[in-house]
Amino acid sequence: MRPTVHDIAAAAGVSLATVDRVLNQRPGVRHVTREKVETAIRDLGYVRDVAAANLAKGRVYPLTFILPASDNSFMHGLNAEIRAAIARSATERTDIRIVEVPAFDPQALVRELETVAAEKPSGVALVATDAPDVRAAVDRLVKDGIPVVTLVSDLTGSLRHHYAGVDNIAAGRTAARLLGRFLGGAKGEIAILAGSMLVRDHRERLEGFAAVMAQEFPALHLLSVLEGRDDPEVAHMLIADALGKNDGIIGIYSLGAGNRGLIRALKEKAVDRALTVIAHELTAHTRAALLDGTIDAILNQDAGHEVRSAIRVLKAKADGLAVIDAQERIRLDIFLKDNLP
Amino acid sequence: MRPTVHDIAAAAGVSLATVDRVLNQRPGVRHVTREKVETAIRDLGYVRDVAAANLAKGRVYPLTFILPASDNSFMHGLNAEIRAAIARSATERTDIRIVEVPAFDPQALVRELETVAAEKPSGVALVATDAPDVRAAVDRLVKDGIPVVTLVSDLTGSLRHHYAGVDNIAAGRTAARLLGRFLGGAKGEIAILAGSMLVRDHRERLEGFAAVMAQEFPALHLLSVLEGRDDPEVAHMLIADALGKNDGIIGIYSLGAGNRGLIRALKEKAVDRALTVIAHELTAHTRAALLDGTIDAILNQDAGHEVRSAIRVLKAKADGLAVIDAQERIRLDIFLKDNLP
DNA sequence: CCAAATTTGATGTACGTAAATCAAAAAATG
DNA sequence: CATTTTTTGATTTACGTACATCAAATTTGG
Repeated sequence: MRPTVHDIAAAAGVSLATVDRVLNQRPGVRHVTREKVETAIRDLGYVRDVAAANLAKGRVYPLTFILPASDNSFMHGLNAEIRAAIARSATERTDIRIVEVPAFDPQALVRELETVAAEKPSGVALVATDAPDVRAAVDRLVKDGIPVVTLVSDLTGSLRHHYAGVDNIAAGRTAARLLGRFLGGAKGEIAILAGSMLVRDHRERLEGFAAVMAQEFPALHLLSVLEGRDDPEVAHMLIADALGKNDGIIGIYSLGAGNRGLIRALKEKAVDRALTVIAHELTAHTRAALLDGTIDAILNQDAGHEVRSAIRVLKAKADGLAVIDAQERIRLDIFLKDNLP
Repeated sequence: MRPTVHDIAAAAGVSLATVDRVLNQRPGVRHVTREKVETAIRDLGYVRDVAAANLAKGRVYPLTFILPASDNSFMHGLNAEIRAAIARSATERTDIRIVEVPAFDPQALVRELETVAAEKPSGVALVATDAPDVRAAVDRLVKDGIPVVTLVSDLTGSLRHHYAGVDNIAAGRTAARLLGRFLGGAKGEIAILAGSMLVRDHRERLEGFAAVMAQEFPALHLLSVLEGRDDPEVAHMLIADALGKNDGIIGIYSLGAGNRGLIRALKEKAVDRALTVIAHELTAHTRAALLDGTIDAILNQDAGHEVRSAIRVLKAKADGLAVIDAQERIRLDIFLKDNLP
């Protein structure tokens, strides 16, 4: 049987009240006594029964998710997953709030972080915009004792406790190898469609992609990046234009959102061309395009996993508990037409 | 605030004791009264606080995992993940036992199932051998009210509550497309190494593989399946032999375990040949082979995820609770050398 | 050494549920 | 209608922890 507070009290030769004071870091315990108790805790391998503790405390975990107000399928999906988690609040003892801030606007994000911090939630998850001010604001939250996880896009160099998202450099590298291998030894040009080089995840994907391409597939030449602003119309225009004036293009890597436009352009301009196409994010549009052969592979991050992982990690950090690392690693999903969920 | 048993009692106009009798299906409640209580439960949307209930009951979940005694890395990994779960028993209220049975031996598995059933555990997870007797034995457990999940290899047509493993037909199809695309339009022969055609997961992988190959890559000809019994020595012998006497082989699909032997054969016999190789299961050996280029892609199922999922599902079923389907879907991981964890 | 401050102990209540006991009420039976 | 049987209510204890209160013991300061 696992030890309880009573066992600790007995082992340390103190009363239950004193054990309680130590466990919940309440004042009024002499240093030596505190040490006796802590020794007993270690010796017996005591771990607090979180379920019982939460019951006694009537604890709920107020969590805040800060998302960019972007109108694309991926963000909608992320939002939906958070709402699904909200629906489970009762059984998971969470009280989740979603706040939206203008996209790509570090100052707005910083202001929101300050507001959220004032409410002292049990944890904060945010889709980080990569800027020094944001990093500083996150660090302030962490120093105030508020667990923080970044979601989808990381904030390296900050003190955030955890990143719930894929390794975007690895994603770019993987895209490059798939494209290179699918093209056999062919020689030609590769078009790259991104959302914006201002967001870290897109920059990292490109970085990984370019690295593997340069090193392993020298016969393939990368054209300069087309920035589609994650907007289907812009993407359509850019891709249609590129295909129109360059018939050396044999492959396309779409590393951002707005794939609806890309797909439309392909159907209009490339029916008779053998193009190999790799895109990111599984949506209704990309799924259909994968099935009909317009797209050859889709790289995806599972928003549901990211949200559930973020919640698990925030709760664990709030309780000072360990997490199962392997469980919280967000994988890069690779979908061909055969393994769609 | 979510409703408690007290609220139910008040709403139904009965006492706490009666609510308790209904909730825990104890006898001594008239039909009409039971209905009143059940109506109140539905109306208020009551859900039992599992944490509090488990605390009161001092509940632990005795779970039994039945595994084949196979000496290969995948099974060792699976075993390790179960032991990791055992280490978390205290906090997860589980009491997990592992029993091993001879591999590919339906009768031994049936006998073990009977023995396990007699112990009335809260749940049973098994790597199923696909045989009518096994199916019948599993169905008996289910009818006795014991939750059962199949692990890694399914038992379709049985009453098992859940399958914690990948879709093996999809895995085979994916392998075929990857291999076909990687080989460009080349013409040649494909060797297939399986463990045994007696296990469903291997049969299904082969089925999916052969289907896509036939339909989409007619230039590639499949050789007849080599059964390596998931044994590295046997696998080595078979592959070395095949490569020795057939130099039309340009690709290999290894859909079972025992890849250590395959890799050794490749390094001995195929240094000068351009073979494209796809294998299953990420282990220390296959990982190294992927990195050094001996293997081109690895399809993997995450044993840790499977074990954790099986445990979550068994606990939920034991409590009659719902599971988050998306969370329990085991994905097929595709690893290239760039996205290794 | 005494008073004040600090530390510790003892005890009780609470969280939401399970389970048991005994009494009371209601229903079924003859 | 009386008796038996079934159903229901009321109450208590327990699970492991949190938290509050008050008293008692110990330490500290002057």
